[in-house]
Amino acid sequence: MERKTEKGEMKNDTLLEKGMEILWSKGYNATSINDIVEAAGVPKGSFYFYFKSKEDFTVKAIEKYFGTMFPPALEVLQNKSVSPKQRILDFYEFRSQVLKDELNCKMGCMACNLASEMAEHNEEIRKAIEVKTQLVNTYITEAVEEAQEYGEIDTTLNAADLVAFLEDAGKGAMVTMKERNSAYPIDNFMSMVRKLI
Amino acid sequence: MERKTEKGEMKNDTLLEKGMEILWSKGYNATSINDIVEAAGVPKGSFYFYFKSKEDFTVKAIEKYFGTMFPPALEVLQNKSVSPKQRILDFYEFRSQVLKDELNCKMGCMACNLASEMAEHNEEIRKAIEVKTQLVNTYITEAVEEAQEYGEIDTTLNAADLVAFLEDAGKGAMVTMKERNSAYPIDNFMSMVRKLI
DNA sequence: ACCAAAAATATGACCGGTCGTCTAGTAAAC
DNA sequence: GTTTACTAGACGACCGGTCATATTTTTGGT
Repeated sequence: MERKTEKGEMKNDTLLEKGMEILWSKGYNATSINDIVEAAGVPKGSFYFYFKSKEDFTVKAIEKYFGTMFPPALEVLQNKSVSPKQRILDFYEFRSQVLKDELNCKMGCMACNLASEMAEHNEEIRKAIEVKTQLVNTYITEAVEEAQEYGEIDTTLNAADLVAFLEDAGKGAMVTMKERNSAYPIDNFMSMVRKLI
Repeated sequence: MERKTEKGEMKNDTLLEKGMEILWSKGYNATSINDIVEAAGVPKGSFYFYFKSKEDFTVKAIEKYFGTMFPPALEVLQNKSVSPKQRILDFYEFRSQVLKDELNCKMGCMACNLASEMAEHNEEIRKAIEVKTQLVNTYITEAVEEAQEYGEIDTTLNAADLVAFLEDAGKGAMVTMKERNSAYPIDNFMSMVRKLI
């Protein structure tokens, strides 16, 4: 891919960007190659010049998703001018705001959507998601461990287990948000997180 | 449907039963009508005699899912020979065991899978799921309220909010179970529930 | 009880369309 | 001119759904 022209690089990026939005909204099986190329304004035949397959595209879209969506939240999580516990709360608040304000309580999390739909049917996609979410959990766990050292969070709770639980709760809240077509599950999640940690 | 023959009733049931398993495993868009009729051993044209459309089938499968999967758990939840808090714990334990032992940590929850995949794209399916999960949450909330009256559960926590949070956490744990191909998220959920209530 | 006709139930071939992928051909770069 | 990059449209498979026809069940008469 490093030998592509500048024009090709742009097409590749546009396909990924526009295609990722559709994949995020509709899921894997309801997203056709035609949907993607139409959204990107790229000829259909070109798709296979840039990506080996629909699966290859999806794996790359997952990488792009985490590369785009997570760094701003990570900045909040690693803002050392704030206490560790507050950083964690700010982190979840930040993500809640994105869900509510930027995504209008729709779409949820692309990785969760794809995991739910595809994890048992496509190993490459499952692995691509697992690698990234494990990494996210590691970052959050570090912050929780710091908060425990500061005495801000109960040390009888294993940090990694607590984070896994909270991340699962966040995932579930996003599914319910779609099911209820409501921000309540997200707000309820935030409210509970404040009470629990 | 009340005018069907006995043979027809059996075919209808077989389509629903076998089709529900496939829908549960593969999701809506990856399940074709042909998948369903093949699994049920019913001719394809007959499918449309029994169901108006793929969507109609899915709505009925959702009803069957809750009608089949929930009553046994509800029995556990409403077992008055046990204290309310213990009933709730037994209830979640029961559902965890089903996930791990009967479903081998696969498939998760059909309703969650479908909600994640379809809620934003098909209103009939979304509503069918919402009605049922609201009902489930109501039952659990009643048990939590009883436990609060017995002083078993902290009354500063709103029962419905607590239940919504726990149910979301369970949903997320099932997604992560599929993503990790592991029972850890389910076990972690149970462990956290015991600590939180 | 039996039978023919009517009504109800069931079905298989077909429909028009979409799907992911491929490749001969064209365009762009060097 | 040669090499590399890109693409239009064809391919075979599959999709949800239709409906004329086939089959089964019910009804009513004897």
